[in-house]
Amino acid sequence: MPTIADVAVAAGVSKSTVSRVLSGHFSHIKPATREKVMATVESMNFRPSRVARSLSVRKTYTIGVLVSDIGNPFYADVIHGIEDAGLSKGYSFFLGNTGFDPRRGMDLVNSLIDRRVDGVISLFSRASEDWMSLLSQQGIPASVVNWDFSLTPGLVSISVDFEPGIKAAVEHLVGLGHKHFAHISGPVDLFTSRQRQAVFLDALAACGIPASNVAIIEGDFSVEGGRRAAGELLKRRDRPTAVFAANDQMAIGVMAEARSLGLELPEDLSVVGLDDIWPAAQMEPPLSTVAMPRYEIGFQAMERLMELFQREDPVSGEPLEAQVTTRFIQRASTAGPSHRGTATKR
Amino acid sequence: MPTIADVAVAAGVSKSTVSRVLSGHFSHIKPATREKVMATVESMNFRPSRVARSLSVRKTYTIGVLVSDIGNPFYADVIHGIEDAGLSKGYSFFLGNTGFDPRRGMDLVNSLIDRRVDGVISLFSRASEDWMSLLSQQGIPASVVNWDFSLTPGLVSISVDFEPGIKAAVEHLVGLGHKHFAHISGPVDLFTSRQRQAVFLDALAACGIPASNVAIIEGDFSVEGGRRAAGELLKRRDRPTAVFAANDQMAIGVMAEARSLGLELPEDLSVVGLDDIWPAAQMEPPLSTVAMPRYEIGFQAMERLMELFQREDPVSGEPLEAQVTTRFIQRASTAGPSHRGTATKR
DNA sequence: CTGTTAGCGCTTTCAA
DNA sequence: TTGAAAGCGCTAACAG
Repeated sequence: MPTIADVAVAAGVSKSTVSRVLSGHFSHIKPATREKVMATVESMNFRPSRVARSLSVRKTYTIGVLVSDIGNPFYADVIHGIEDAGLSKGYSFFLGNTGFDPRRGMDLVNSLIDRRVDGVISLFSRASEDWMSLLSQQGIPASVVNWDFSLTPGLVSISVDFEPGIKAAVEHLVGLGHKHFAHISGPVDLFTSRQRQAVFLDALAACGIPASNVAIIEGDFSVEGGRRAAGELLKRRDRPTAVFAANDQMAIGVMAEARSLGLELPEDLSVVGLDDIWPAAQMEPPLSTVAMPRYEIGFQAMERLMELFQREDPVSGEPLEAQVTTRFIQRASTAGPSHRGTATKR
Repeated sequence: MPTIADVAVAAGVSKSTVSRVLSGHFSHIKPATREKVMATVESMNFRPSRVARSLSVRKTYTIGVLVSDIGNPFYADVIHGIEDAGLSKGYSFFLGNTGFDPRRGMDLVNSLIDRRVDGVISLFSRASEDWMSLLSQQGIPASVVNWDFSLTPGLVSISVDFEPGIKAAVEHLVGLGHKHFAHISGPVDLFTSRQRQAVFLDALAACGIPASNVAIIEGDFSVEGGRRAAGELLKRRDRPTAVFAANDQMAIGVMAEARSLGLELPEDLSVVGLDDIWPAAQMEPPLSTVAMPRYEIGFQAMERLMELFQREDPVSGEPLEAQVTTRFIQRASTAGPSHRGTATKR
């Protein structure tokens, strides 16, 4: 593999000159030599090493992207947003699957530090505060989504406003005549789980439904978890007629479990999810859900992060914030409670 | 951020010594100094720069992973396999979404080259031969899955044996009494699409079903594509009673379209997919499908690639090959053709 | 407009 | 058992 030196001799100029035309600093380069250099670069099929360049300029143009489970299609759209914002600026992305495992996350964070990524984007991955402090300690900015810890400098925080979407969902359900609700939350140690639950309860209260009318059970954001939670929920004497799951995967699990318990959907049970991942629309009945602006989240996370890079000292100064919102998408998994569905099992 | 030199002076030794203990070459280091160095490394919270190291040893321990669309949960499992094989060996992964766009793929490949990845894993992404030749030209080994081009040196090829899974699916369908089949293929310019189709047709032929009894239509591996294809297919006078889609996403699209056309599933139409992505099991009815060993594919791809790295000259010598197989998973989207379903629209 | 020179942070002979 | 020194491939003053 040729180096810049090879190109230099081949073109009969110095390394610096080659470097200059390569990095677009040809403000003061004689067109003729510029052409000559470019020609030999072409002919030698030369591609400058970004690792050498990284070492020299102390910037790698790489970003670490941490997700809990890339199998959740939610992340796919977020990643598209990230790529669209960063690829054209020359960034590449390291993907890390934490698998909800703090230890694995720690290892990943360390490897990202070793690789001197310019920044990291952490997406709802149960980011222990440890990771973040490790990063800021090493002077690496990060972009986090729905984060509850104190916003330290060098952080960009994207917050999701769940209110509009969840409120609309609740009003829809209440308007349909539902009175007995249930919520399957995400892991309670995740801030975003507590947040979703609180907004749901508030919206319900605003509609005159007391918290005593809503059963709450903790899930884990997985289909299986939703299924288990539903199993527990639907066996109760006072079975709810509507359930709101903290994400679509759990909602999908709820539908499966309800069906295997012999319930008709949506007559016997209305279910709404959150995320609007693509499988939601393909369920039978199609799942009503609170849509997240997935692409936007990714795009913003990356954009703001790059904005941070512009600052003289990225890891100090005000943290950057951005807000995105949600909306309810009504599909067919919600309907009025049937006479048979109110309080007894069929 | 401290450098190895800082550590050296702090520990009162030379850079070389620090380097040696850091890289585990303490075969000939006095235990005392070793301890001392490790202690100061700890206390300074020093993490050696992998980019500097990469430049020095001419190996980056990074792999580029190219997928067509990370939104397909299929890739998630493959990526888990890749990570499990490579993470512990110190590799990190650059993710690239080609989005089925050859031009974008080309850009990604070039950026991977610039970053001097040690290898790339290309997963069914409509890898134009161009990419591969570019890579091999630059001396970068690659791992490809279901590749039809001549196996050039420096390549590891994972081939999927579709025969067992598809054959079982076909026998199941034929056993159920189906006579009119349809196939929704992937993009025909993809080798794997042609392969799946051929195996399907062969299996059918082996069961005495002539190709004239099977309608074939080209899809694009997306839900929407499956839907469109089904729309066309199901309007025909001679409507098939069973359709085999080349992947689960298209099969899911088929189910949706069939339903919106007023057909009952599986009574009026049996559908089987391929991949066994998680949403398949959550459909109503649950989708029968030909399962791919997704995790295994990723694991093998990475393992073999590392095996290639061991060779004196990775980009020459015999290409490495590995084979994985498929199996049929019967769920509820397949049933015998009903009297009403044979040849007329309801 | 272009070349010289000194790094960037680590590894690795070669000597001692 | 350890240190000195020369790179790895590129960039960036500083001269000229």
